[in-house]
Amino acid sequence: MKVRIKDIAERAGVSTGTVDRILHNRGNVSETAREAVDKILKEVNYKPNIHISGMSLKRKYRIIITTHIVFPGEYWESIYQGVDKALAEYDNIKVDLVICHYNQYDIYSCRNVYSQIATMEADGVIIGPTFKEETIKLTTELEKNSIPYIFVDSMMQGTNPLAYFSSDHYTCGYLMCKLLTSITPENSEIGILQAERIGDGSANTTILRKKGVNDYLNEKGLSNKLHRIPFSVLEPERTDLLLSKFFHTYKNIGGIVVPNSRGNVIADYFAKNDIKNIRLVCVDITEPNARALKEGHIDFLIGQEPERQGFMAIKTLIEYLVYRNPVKVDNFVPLDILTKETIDYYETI
Amino acid sequence: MKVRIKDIAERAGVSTGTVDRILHNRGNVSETAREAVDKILKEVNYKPNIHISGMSLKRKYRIIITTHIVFPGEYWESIYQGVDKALAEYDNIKVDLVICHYNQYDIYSCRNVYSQIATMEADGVIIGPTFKEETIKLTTELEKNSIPYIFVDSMMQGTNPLAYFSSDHYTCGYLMCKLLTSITPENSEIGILQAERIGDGSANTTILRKKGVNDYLNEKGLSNKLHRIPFSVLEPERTDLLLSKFFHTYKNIGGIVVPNSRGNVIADYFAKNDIKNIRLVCVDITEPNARALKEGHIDFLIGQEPERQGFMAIKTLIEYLVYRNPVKVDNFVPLDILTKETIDYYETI
DNA sequence: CAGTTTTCTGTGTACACGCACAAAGTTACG
DNA sequence: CGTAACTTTGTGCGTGTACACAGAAAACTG
Repeated sequence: MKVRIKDIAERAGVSTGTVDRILHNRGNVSETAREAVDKILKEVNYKPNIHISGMSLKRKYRIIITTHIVFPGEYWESIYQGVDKALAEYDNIKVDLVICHYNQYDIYSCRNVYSQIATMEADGVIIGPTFKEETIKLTTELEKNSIPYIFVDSMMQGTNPLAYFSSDHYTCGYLMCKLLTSITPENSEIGILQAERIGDGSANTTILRKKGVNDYLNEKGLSNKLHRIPFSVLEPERTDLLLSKFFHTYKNIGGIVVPNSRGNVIADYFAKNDIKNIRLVCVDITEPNARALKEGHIDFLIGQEPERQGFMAIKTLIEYLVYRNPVKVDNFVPLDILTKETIDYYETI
Repeated sequence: MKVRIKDIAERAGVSTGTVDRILHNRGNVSETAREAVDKILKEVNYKPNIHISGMSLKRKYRIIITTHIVFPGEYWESIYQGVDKALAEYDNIKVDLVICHYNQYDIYSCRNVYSQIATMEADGVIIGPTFKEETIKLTTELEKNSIPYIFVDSMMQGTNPLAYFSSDHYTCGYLMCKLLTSITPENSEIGILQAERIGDGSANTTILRKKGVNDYLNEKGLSNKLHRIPFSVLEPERTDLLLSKFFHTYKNIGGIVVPNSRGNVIADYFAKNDIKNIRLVCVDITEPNARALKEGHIDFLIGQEPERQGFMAIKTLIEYLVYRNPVKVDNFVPLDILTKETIDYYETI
């Protein structure tokens, strides 16, 4: 049987108004009444009917989400799709979503946006972090105003978020290396695509994945040689040149692992030059990556369910703000292993 | 802006009562009124607030779910978990869930249960099919009474379900074979665990997976020899004997594919006899399979999201019955590829 | 200091929210 | 007058919230 506020009020010998005031602690309640109601509340484990409560809720919640700029088909777009999905699910609750993009290649843009956020009145903030120091500065500011914040994509050490939703990037790299070595001949040389570093100690995720790759080789006592493939994000026209140079230098490459979302760069090169004997393992289901997987240029593609990350971030924040539900801080999202055969059936949430 | 019944009534120049009667087609509506309202409805794409409508809904829905008997930790248990999850999500709608188990090894038990179901009054039926003829007989009976039914786990040809939720078993087999051959030395012999057939042309899923395995080998022009490993579900004490016999007969087995959920049988044998040089690819995240994967005896485990199947079955049925939402008939659930590294982060829905 | 007014705390109540449904009242038309 | 085709009105669902109102304590009176 569903227990209502009315039932609790009856059993405690008070009115529904009093119970409501206790539930939402807005004061004006005597000690005796509070005790009586608390006792019943513990007994019955009351859960409000969230759909109806939303209906009569007048309060508006402002949630800020800040990530770097997002282009269509990119990994980050899915995070926003998850956000939208969650908001649609809670369409009874009035939330005012403020989106603040910064340029991930421009630390000043990030500082700018973050300092603006710090001055805004918000009920909660969702952060897709890039720059370490800037993020820590923002979060300390938020903590000062006791505004809860949640990380997506990756957790930033030295902060105290309400929760974070990210994949285990270290294990991701470890796994990619395992997959690659299991489908390449023993001792074949391995290429690893790494963009030139931009800004400060950013690209946290890539570093962790790289470490996973190395650790796998060491742990298993494998002696495959690892060669870094240089690549410039800002000057894509140089890509072809850099790649040809690489493949001319190293003739015995058996497989390539790409610890960032730009695996399609390699796949495109393979397609153009009709290279078929090099295995390729990549991460992130961007539109070009998915296409390359289907066309057979990528062998394994690792997905990290960005949609679920966005979805859970909003969901957690709302559950916390509106219903004061307890929250689990550490949340690792699944690492999905996709192949040509399975990607068509793949859709998150 | 949320559009309400009241808004529609205003714009159509009728009362809310009329709109209501049209929405729930309970007659007593003139052609002119119907047209006017239908026009507005199309314009605004009206969606009732399902939570609130559920609240004031007085009707009760009876949903029958019939599968074979389920043991804890088994694949099928998850289907029921998904069912529960969906019912919890629609807790405003009064549904009376009737669970009818039959014994999958006893065709008479199935006939018995099915004929009972055919006589019950129900608003919808969810079927986890085993026996072909019996299932077709049941579904024709249901169609006679125009009771919608949904398949989970696998679709049965020759029926007209409202929808089905299943994985693509053929592709599953195809994929398993691809994975296995990609991690075993070229031309190594392959074992395939197949239980002795019980009942009639059952185990539809296994047959399809087997076909996928064969087709992969043929398509890729691979010449790996395939050996059937016999195995009796009903007499597990014979397993050890059968397996020793098999591995003594065939000394060059490089990998094994298990197209049914009993992969743990092989894994246990490997563990007991300290066999490490044979790769193993299995399907279904049962408790013992998951354990074997973590312990390293299974290399790849394919999951078919049973929880989502149960969840979607209930969700679809409710959306169809209560809100008359259009329904997609063919629904393939993702094929999840799991390894030791990823299973800990894996959870469906 | 008794008597009156003001303030302050609790407390209960009424209503709104959007929908389904039912009963009773109102047209228009044959 | 009867009936089809409405409209009007009201109720219930569970919750949040404004508001009125109680009773008591505090602050003023003469």
